[in-house]
Amino acid sequence: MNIAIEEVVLFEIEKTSKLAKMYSQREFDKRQVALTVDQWILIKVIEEYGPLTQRALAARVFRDPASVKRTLDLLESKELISRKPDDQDRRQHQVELRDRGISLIKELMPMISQHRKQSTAGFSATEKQELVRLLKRMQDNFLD
Amino acid sequence: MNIAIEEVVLFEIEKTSKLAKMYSQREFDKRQVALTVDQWILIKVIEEYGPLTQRALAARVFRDPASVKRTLDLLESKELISRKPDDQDRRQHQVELRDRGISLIKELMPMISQHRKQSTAGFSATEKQELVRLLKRMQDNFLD
DNA sequence: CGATATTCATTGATACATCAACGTTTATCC
DNA sequence: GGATAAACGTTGATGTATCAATGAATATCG
Repeated sequence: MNIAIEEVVLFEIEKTSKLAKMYSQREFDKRQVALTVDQWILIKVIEEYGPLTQRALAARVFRDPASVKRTLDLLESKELISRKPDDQDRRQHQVELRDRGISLIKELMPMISQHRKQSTAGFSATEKQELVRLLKRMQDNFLD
Repeated sequence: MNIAIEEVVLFEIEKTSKLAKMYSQREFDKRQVALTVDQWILIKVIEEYGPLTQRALAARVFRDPASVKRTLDLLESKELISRKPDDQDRRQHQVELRDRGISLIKELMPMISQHRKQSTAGFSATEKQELVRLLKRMQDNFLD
C-alpha cells in the first residue's frame, strides 16, 4: 500500500492544527480561564483591529459570519464585548471591547506569548519563514 | 504593533487546514456526493486498515471517540459500513466496510487523487518533505 | 423616483469537537 | 474468587462550521 506524500502533507497539517488548539485549550482550562481558544482569538482581534463589523471580523479570522455571530453572543453575555448599531449604516453593528475584555487580555498575554514561542521552539528564523512560505503556496493551490 | 512570526505560523497552519477541507467539500458537493470530508476519511481508513474497533479508528484519524461514534452512526444509516460486537471482547465493536462503501470508494478515488496532487502542485520533492518535517517538529513541541 | 438587487446580521438545520458521566464487560489484585 | 480498577462504547451538554433562507437597510439602475 503506497501512501502518497501529498496525502501525508494534508494529514500532518490537520494534525498540527488540532494539536496546537488542544494545547492552548488545556492551558486555558488549567488556569481556570473561562474561554475557548476561538473566543480568545476573537477578543484579541477586536482589541487589535476594533471596533469593526461582524463581517469584517469574520473575514479577518477566516471564519463564517454566522459562526462568529454566535461566538459574539457568548462574549457579550460574559460582558467582554459590546455591539452598537452603526449610525451611518444601520444594517451593520460595530463590535468593540469592554473593560473586562481589555483587562482579561492584559492578564492572559504572557501565557499566550509563551505558547506562541513554544510552537516554534528549536526552529531557526529561516525555518519559520520557510514553513510560512510553503503553507501560503499550498493555500494558493486551493484558490481556483 | 509588531506581529510575531510564531503567531503567523500558527495562523497559516489553521488557514491552510480550513482551505483544504473547504476545497474538498466543494468537490464533493459539486459531484453530488452525499458525504462530508470527515465521513470520507473514515470510510477510507476503514478500507485500508479495517476491520477495527471504534477506538482504534478514532486514534488513527486523530479524532475523539465520541465524535467518531456519531459519524459512524451516519455511515451505518447510509449502509456504507457495519458494526459487529467482538466475540472475544464484548465491550468493543468491529467496524468494517459494506459493499456500497467499497464501490463508493472505487468511484471517488480518481477525484481524491487529483485533489491530493493539487495540494502540492508546484512543490519539489524536497519541499514536500521539508514541509512534513517542519510540521512534525512543531507537533513534538506540543507534546509535553 | 421607484423597482430591483445587494448587503448585513440573524436564524434554522445538520454535522463535528471536546469533556464528563454512565453502564457493561473485562483485568487486576488481595 | 470476589472487590476494585480499567477499558469500550454510548449519551448529554456546550461550542463551533457550513449553507440556505429571511428581514431590514442601503445601492443601483432604468
